[in-house]
Amino acid sequence: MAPRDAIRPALRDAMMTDPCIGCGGRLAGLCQPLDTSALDEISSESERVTQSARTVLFREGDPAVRAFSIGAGIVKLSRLLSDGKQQVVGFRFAGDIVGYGTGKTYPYDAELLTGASFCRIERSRLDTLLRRHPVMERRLLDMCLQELAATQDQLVTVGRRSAEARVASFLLGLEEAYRRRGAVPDPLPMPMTRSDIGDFLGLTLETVSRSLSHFKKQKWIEEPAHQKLRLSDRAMLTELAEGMVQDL
Amino acid sequence: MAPRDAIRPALRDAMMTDPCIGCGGRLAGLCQPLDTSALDEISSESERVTQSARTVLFREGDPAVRAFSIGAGIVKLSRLLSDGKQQVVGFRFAGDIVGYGTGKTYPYDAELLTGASFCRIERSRLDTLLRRHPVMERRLLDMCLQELAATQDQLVTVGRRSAEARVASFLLGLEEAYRRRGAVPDPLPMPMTRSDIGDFLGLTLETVSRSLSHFKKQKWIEEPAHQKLRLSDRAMLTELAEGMVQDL
DNA sequence: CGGAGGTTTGACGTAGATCAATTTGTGTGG
DNA sequence: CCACACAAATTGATCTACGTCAAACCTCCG
Repeated sequence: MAPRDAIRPALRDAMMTDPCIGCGGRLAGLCQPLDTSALDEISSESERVTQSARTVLFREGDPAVRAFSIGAGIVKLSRLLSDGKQQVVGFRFAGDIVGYGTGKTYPYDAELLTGASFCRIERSRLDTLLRRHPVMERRLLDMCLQELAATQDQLVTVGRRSAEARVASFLLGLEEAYRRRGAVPDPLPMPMTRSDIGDFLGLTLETVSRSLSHFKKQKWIEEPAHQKLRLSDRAMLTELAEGMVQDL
Repeated sequence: MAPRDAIRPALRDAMMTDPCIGCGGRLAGLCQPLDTSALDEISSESERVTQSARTVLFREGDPAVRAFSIGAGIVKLSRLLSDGKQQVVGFRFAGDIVGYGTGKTYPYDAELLTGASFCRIERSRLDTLLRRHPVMERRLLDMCLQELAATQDQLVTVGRRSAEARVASFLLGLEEAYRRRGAVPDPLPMPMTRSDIGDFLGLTLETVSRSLSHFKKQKWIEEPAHQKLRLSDRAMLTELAEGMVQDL
């Protein structure tokens, strides 16, 4: 399955970094409930970074010294099994926090699927901030609880649904992810490969491809361009995802 | 799959409830880091309850008005799909919190697998307590992060491993759960049915049964009594779980 | 324009689901 | 206390959804 990409030439890309100021810069999702003095404090503690697609933020097992708050872009979180198979544990979008946990090391790889900008902050500094601003900690707790619920959903999908139901569920979930952070772009950008999707859903890339082909043939979806997607028959996809119908 | 048990006669069992006083009574896991004055406050806010096996704490969709802190016993968390299949989202043990989340309603059923005692507290009161005691909130965040990591693990197991690997992984995980809260009882109590296990692992009860039979035949485990389990060859089970070996 | 990584499609094999029959264990009522 | 009824577990015989292997085909980028 999707072999660990051997240090791709992506590093050629510029990596910009500067102090984390202004709007989107300030640990986006986390800081919503904060007042301006606190925001200033945070700006000085974190730095804003922009990196290009395919960059690896960190690898499973690396010492978890910093956390990332996504300003824009999509991040893939995945774990590698000893037999080379990969499980994608989730995708993260603007507003999400990546790399903050209890363990001493990161429990998964984090890789950019698109160019992305985000805030980077030392774990220890973030912990201090959290101690100083309980509202912020509260917000983090809520985000964590939501993430937990989403992961449990995913468990249901992977554990009990048919291949096509999983794919339909993924498509709807992708749209939902965009919806939750504002407007849904019309052709939905879908930067993940079939292999990424398969590894997320517990399927092979071939099965994902077959399902998508089938959906296209039935006009339930369109792919107006590469990595662009339009859900033409949401109702049908929903029924499929729920397992109310096997095919037709 | 495991049909929703139609209001079983389990309600005959006595349900004892009295103010939540003393040691284990006080929202066990959550309150570890608290001082005694805070503990007193909490005792008055929550009540201690003991109930028998098979009792349902709440159902998916019920308004999430209270949370539960397990003092002793095992709780099964599961979601029911529209087609009648069930996915067990996790098992919870002494020290865990059940039923606290962001949603207005519970996202899963919670059912006792054993007789259990726990503390019950109104969600709104718990929220107040958390606001008043940041250490407590911090503790809850940590518990939530751990739970998230565990659920992601489970996703890997269900998504990418063979049937026997999943079962082996479950057995080791069960033991680990006991280990984390103190001593591991020698014959491990395993109150869940094959169906529960299957629904947890994304397998049928038959497949679980076959795997366990195979393990017994190979002397990797023993069942000295019904619902009692001994892991005789942990090393082998570990290799199996990791997928380093398919059979032998 | 060439080459690599991604995608599609087909033919075939298999792990695990499904269906079914039997055994074992357990709470209930006479 | 025993026997009955019912739930859980085991085991076997099939069936099938999806994985595996393989061969084109696209599409982007250098």
